[in-house]
Amino acid sequence: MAKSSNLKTAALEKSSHLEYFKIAVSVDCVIFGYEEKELKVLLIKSDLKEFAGLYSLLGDLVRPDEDLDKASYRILKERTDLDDVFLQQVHTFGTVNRHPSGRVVSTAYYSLVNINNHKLKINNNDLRWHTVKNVHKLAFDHKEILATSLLHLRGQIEEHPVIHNLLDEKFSLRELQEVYEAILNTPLDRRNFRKKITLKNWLVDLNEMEDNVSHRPGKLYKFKPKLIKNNKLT
Amino acid sequence: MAKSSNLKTAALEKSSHLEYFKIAVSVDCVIFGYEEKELKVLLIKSDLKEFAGLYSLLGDLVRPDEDLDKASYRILKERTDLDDVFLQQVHTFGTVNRHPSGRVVSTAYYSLVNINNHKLKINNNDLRWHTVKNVHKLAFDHKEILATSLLHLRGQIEEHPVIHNLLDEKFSLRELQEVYEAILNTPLDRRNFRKKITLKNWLVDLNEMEDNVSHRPGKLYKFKPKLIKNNKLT
DNA sequence: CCAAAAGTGTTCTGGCTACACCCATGG
DNA sequence: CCATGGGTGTAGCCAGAACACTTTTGG
Repeated sequence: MAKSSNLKTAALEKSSHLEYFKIAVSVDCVIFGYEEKELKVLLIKSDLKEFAGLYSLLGDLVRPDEDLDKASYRILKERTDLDDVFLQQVHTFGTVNRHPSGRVVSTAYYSLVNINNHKLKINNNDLRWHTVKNVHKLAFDHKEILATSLLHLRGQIEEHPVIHNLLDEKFSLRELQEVYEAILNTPLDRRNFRKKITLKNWLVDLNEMEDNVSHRPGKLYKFKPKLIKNNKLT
Repeated sequence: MAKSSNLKTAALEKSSHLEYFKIAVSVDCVIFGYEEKELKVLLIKSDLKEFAGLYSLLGDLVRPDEDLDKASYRILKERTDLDDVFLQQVHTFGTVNRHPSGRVVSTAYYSLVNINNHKLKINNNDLRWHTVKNVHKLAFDHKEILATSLLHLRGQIEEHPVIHNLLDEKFSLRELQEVYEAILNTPLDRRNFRKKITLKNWLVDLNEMEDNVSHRPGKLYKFKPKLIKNNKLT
């Protein structure tokens, strides 16, 4: 048994630290999409005077009774109306002066969504998709958060089939390759790409062909169903 | 120019969110060391009644005027009296009920220190080194934090020379291999290990020999000086 | 001479890269 | 018949894994 002489209860400990509850906790979501052979990111025009004219990531303060992970789902749901979406924590940014409103520690999450599945809520000019390559200046430290998240994403697509979140259910190998090229920002050799993908054993051949293409149609594939379950852990 | 009609100043925004400043932000440090062919972690006996008898990681609340990263350095410095130590953020843990004292979001950092360099401050039984393999139950969610950090560490030692932080300046290849084996918790082939390390080109041959060993002495090496600078980024 | 660890090279396998030709379809 | 992309295989290189013998030192 531990000596209990100087043990304190949790309630006691809390009261002695009240002065520390002066830091706000927020979540910023780096929501990636794919469209027209470009990797996109969903940005919103900042509503702070300090950053007038600049875009920022989608973020919000975490509620006192809300898990950190849940907060990121809430933000995503509010903005894209998508449930059951891929989301993963990237890094936490906590320098003192990163937010002009006061001390805010923010945890970044990145997400991959299929742009076609939720054109609904995005019809104004303040919230729209931006080509990642062309994003140069963002509010707060959001450029750094975006860069960190992109590196994270590049690492993940080599090892995990997360990329399915960006695509429709059925796709050709060319389409898949184009998504990889957009994310990695580099061209890939077709034969080597196909070999590598085959080796990973992520895909099912649907025995269907592309349609509506003005050239020889390619075969269609989908990701194995067991891989696109449990988005949260993939 | 953006329409400024519904822009608000940062100060204004802050006042409208005061009710959110109810989450405490803390840092937990997973301080790894190496001794007697074992990977160790520095743990302290919890001072909460709820966790009487259990050990926990070293952590503290982040001060309102203190960068998150700085907070982790402060904790490390307070406990080990070491400056200029390797520290890296791992993950942020933010479920609502992870701390019995109230809502605490905690960012985990891991650190690698040379146990021989600071025997000073660690002489009581409440703060001591534990063999990682034998750690089974910790206070809070610290077991999970430890596990996540260990995975992170295992990934890093393959790509970055961070392992030098665990060793004395001069060491033999056998000693180095033993540290890798302790971290990976698996035996390695001597010849392959030496080839791989040579290929990484991290080491300088000191043209010195081991001493005080009762067998054929090995050559001594050190890490290239430029690699052991800027600990914070290695 | 014994115990303990140092030091060293080859073979096999698998993944990664570079690279070129014929085929199917639509227009 | 032309344009567009589909589909396919080989050779070279490199990294990783398995594996055994001789050498040096202390005791």
